Amino acid sequence: MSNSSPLFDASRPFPALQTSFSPTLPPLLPRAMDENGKRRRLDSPHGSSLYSGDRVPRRRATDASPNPYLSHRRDAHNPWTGRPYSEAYYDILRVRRKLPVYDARARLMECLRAHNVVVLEGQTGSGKTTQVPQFLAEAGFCDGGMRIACTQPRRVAAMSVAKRVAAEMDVRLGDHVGYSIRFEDRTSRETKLKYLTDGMLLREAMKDNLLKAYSAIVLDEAHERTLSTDVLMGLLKGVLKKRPDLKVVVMSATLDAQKFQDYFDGAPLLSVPGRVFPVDIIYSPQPEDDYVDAAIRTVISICRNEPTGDVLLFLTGEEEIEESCRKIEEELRPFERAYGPVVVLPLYGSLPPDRQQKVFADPPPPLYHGGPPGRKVICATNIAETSLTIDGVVYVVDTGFSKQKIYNPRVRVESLLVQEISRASAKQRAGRAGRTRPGKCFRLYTEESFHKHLIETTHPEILRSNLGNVVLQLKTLGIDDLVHFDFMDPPAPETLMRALELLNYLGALDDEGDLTSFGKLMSEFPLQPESSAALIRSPQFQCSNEVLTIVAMVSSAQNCFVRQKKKDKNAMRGRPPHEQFMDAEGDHLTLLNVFHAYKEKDKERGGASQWCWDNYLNQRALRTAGNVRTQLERTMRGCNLALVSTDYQSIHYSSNIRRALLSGYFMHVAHRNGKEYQTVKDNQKVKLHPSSGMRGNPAWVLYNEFVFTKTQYIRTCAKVEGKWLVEQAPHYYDLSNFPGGSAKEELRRLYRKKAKRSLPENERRRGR
DNA sequence: GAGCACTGC
Repeated sequence: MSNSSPLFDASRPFPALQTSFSPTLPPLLPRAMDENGKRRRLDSPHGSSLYSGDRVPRRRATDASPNPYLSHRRDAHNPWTGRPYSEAYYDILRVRRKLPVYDARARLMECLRAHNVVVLEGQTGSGKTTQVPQFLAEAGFCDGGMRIACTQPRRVAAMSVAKRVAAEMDVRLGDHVGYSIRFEDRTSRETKLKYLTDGMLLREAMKDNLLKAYSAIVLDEAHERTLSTDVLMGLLKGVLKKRPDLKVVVMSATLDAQKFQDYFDGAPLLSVPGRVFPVDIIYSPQPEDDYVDAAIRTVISICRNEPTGDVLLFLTGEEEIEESCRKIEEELRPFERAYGPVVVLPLYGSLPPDRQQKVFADPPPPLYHGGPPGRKVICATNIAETSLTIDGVVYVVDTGFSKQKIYNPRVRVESLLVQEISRASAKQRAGRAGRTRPGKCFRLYTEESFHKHLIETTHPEILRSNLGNVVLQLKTLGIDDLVHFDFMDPPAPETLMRALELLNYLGALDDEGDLTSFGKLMSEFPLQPESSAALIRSPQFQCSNEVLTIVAMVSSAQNCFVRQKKKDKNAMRGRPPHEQFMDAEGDHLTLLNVFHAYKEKDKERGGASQWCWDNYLNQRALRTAGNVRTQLERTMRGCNLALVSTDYQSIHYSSNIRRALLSGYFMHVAHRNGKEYQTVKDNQKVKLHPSSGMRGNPAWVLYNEFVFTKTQYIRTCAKVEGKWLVEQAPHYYDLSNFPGGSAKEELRRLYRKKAKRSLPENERRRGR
């Protein structure tokens, strides 16, 4: 995997921002208040620390600072490596010293001396992500073989920041500074400062419940409130009670800092100035009927009336974005000579990386000498709100909507719905206009609705998700009492009940709610609980190799099938390119066929690129599935689970696989009632997704996913036999606890049949 | 016949 990132170029200095210190600091805390344990941590046995003993400076660190980690002297040696500093080190050091966060260093250490948790607020660009972990390292937190962790919600960030910090410390990436993300561990025994994704630290906590490897943990981007960050925060609160030596820095954008302080029992707050340039906010005078239409009009008006500068438009999804791009381009083309050339670019997650990269290119030059300069118009999803930062944007158009995940515990369905954004989100979007110079943000809603209608902050993910995996993780972490677990925002009791119920049916928790050995095994796998259960049981059905591939394919988010465009369809004369892979008995088997075919081609010289292209397959998705499969296979071996296959020629090949899948997915089954399908127990009316290649309208189908759009669909389906249900999951298909309907009648019949079969031969005869 | 905000292990 490449280390380069559009977000980050290690060869370029960070932009120098405001250098003045924020006046909003709390009064200085009494120094050396606490003599136990914490002192030891701050004192370096080598006396190398700037903050050791009584030499804690009250003034700002200056060039005369004795800190060997920050020496400006040309003859100085790098205390990490013992080697002389490189030229580049001094160049970077000059830039570092101008970062706003640099001035907060002494204050941060003062706070950490008296408190175990400190909240630090400052926007991206203040330098907190790169500097704060270094401050801790310089203060001696790495002594005695201890490490410092800094979490990030995203992999690219963990990677690129580690790369930058290694350059700043003048060490090789992977030596003293490293990162750890899924599929890639760039750390060594020497690593003192470790950047990792929040999910990765959670994984580590499952092995090392008290996180004993770390002396300090920095939670970055805590305001994003990812599932993993929320779980980590709750976990750390507990760990702190048992480890008074542990220090935690919670870093957040300048939103909600109070909430973090309250949650961590009045932790002190440090503020670092952030915002670079002012952004003018312009509201719509009246509510807009059609926000896409209004957005297109606004963009066109900016291009015709406003001075040069790139435009960023926030929409909700691929379809809207492609439509808007087309319309904006059409409308502006006739005016290019008058207003300058415009490049209109889409930006959303499922776009291939090379097309995403285009938003970072320079805007087009004037059409003719002395003509008006060109600009970029970027139509983006929420990806541009957090994940990708595009410099040069001066105008932001905010429709006020985004797609958000919602979980309905009553029907156990997660769905994506277009929703109004929060005020925090609107502020974040507006901020994207002020990164290089003063900007403007056009909000396509009224000022009144901004203040009265929008909620303060987006509901954290933990309130909008199915918590099956979270509960399994917490149980593995040794948390028995989930109801009283200290969540920053406690999920609905019903959501927790659903998760406990799911894990109980799967066999991960016993009836007392305690983790079983099967559940312990399940938690080893980075999969949905249903997939983990199916995978662990698959050796019993002689098909773990196959189920391994299927769960890898299903869990690697991206759809490997590329949709054909209309004109391609005409050229193909009707034969859909994916038909060759289709299995009439189940889409899971289709996925297996695709993967096998891909692997065959991948072995050949020249790889599978052309073949994927010709067959409308997404090579990146298949490669990811391959990586996931490798990781899962390693875990299987580590757990002593057999890797076995049924002969492809055997009549049991397909049924074994489908039975194995059912052993984890028995709660995802629909029954045919006349022409339509109904999910079992919940009795939701669903249709087979049109992409399904399954044929013959079987009475019972297992499905991977319930998709709720205009209609309710079940996607990735496989035929199962009714008798398997009563054989494999009688605890779930228990008629005394089953809502009425056609499925129940059918099950009753199957149970009677099963009972008869199990009677000895002579009794059965007598019974007749 | 129809769809995919965004992450992460």
